[in-house]
Amino acid sequence: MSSERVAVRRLPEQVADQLCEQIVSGALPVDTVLPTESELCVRFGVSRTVVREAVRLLVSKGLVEVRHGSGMRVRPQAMWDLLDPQVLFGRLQHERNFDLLAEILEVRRIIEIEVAGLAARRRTDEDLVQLRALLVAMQAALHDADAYTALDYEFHAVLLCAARNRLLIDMLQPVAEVLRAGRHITNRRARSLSTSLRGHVELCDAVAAQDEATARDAMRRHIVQFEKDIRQSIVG
Amino acid sequence: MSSERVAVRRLPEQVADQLCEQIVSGALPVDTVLPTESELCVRFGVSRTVVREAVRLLVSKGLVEVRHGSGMRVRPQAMWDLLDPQVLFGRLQHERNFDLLAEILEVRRIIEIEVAGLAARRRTDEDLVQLRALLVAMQAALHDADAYTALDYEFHAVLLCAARNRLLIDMLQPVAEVLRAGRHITNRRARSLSTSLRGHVELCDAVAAQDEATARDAMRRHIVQFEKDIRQSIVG
DNA sequence: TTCCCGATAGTCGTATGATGACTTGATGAG
DNA sequence: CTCATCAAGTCATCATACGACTATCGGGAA
Repeated sequence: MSSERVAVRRLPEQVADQLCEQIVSGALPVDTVLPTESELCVRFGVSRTVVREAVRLLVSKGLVEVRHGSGMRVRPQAMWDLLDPQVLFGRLQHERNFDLLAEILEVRRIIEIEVAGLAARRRTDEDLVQLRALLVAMQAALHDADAYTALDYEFHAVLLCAARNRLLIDMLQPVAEVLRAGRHITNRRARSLSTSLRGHVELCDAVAAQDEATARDAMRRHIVQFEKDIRQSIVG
Repeated sequence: MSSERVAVRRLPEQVADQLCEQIVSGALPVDTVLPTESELCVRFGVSRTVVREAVRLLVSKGLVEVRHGSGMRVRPQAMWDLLDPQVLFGRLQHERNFDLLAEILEVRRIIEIEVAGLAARRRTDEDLVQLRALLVAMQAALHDADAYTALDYEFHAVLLCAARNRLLIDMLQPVAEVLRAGRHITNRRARSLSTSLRGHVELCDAVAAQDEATARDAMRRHIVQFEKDIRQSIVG
């Protein structure tokens, strides 16, 4: 038999991944009627149980619509759940969609600036300890873009927690996941690394001083810089 | 035969609803091992197919964790997907959780203020026509709290669209759904209706003038008033 | 012709039983 | 006491069957 790697990832998820990819990439255009369940069974070599669970996953992402008696069809893009990381990342990748990138950056700006303010107001001493430890680590990782990027990501995660609002965390998560890849790109350039670190220090100081306005301002500058970097990275 | 209304809502959803309710309400505490699939089958009088799909729904909400060979257990609350309306609404209802309400209001405040600014910047003439039409309808519905509430909701929806950011729409949606119920409560009091209408008019004027700062300010005042109302409604 | 209605085939929804894979806890040897 | 092995319990997947719903097509009536 084939020594196929069968599975931490369950079959329905694998099938859903492939279908999701095909839909988001446009291989299955909007309004396309999907093959019937039985046909998908033979195409993917799985049982109907698996196909059905896969389809449910697609439905939960808003990608397809299932109608009893009729069939399954690809829903218009406006219905897709942009908060699903796979959908978001896929759309960003396949369409040359700079508008979407702009939207992502905008959301990030809106929320994270407020997060900085809230964190400044609500941070505990423990939060501060964590942030400062991360700054030290970042300082030490100035020569290692990947390590720095990981720490950078964690810095923002800690800050998000310090804002003490679970909803904000959940909302920002998919966006953050996408931006992580972006940070990976911009941080590759050593110059922006030290600039970035300086921004984080300012931010941390403001949070330490519980100065909301300054914290928000620091975050705003930090984000503007990031957006400039990422736009440059993409264009150039 | 019984004229039981059997069915737009599929069986898996019905079962998931009940289990979700039990989990969120605390009837099935965190870390509880759920009954086995077979047992749930007899308990709900459905097949394993249905039970399995129901469980998948719960998994997608982050409520339960399924481990192959072991069993299914209720995950800690921190893992629950607060962006799922059912979970959000349920938690709000069952725990006497004023912190969560505060978080919801906070998120709404953060996002919708920005939305007002963006809408002022990006609104089209068509957006404006819709908003003004809604204002007229609201004026006419000042005596009908329910009708007014529906129009109120739509006003904010149109404004959200005018901000031209799909991600923002998706993010705010679950929160908005919850707040809709809240608006239903606060708007029952005639006094707050005319106050509310005045706020909407100011907001609409600022958007019409494409005055971002004023739009944000108007939205802020509107929201603060709403929060005051809802807190009063709950306490008193 | 046009419209309505019933038949029919196609598709999804649900039920059922069987088999494989994984986990856990007990058993027994060292 | 430790550790390997085994057995029972549970989820994962498969295969098949039947019920419910929809859309389409064709025939009959206005």
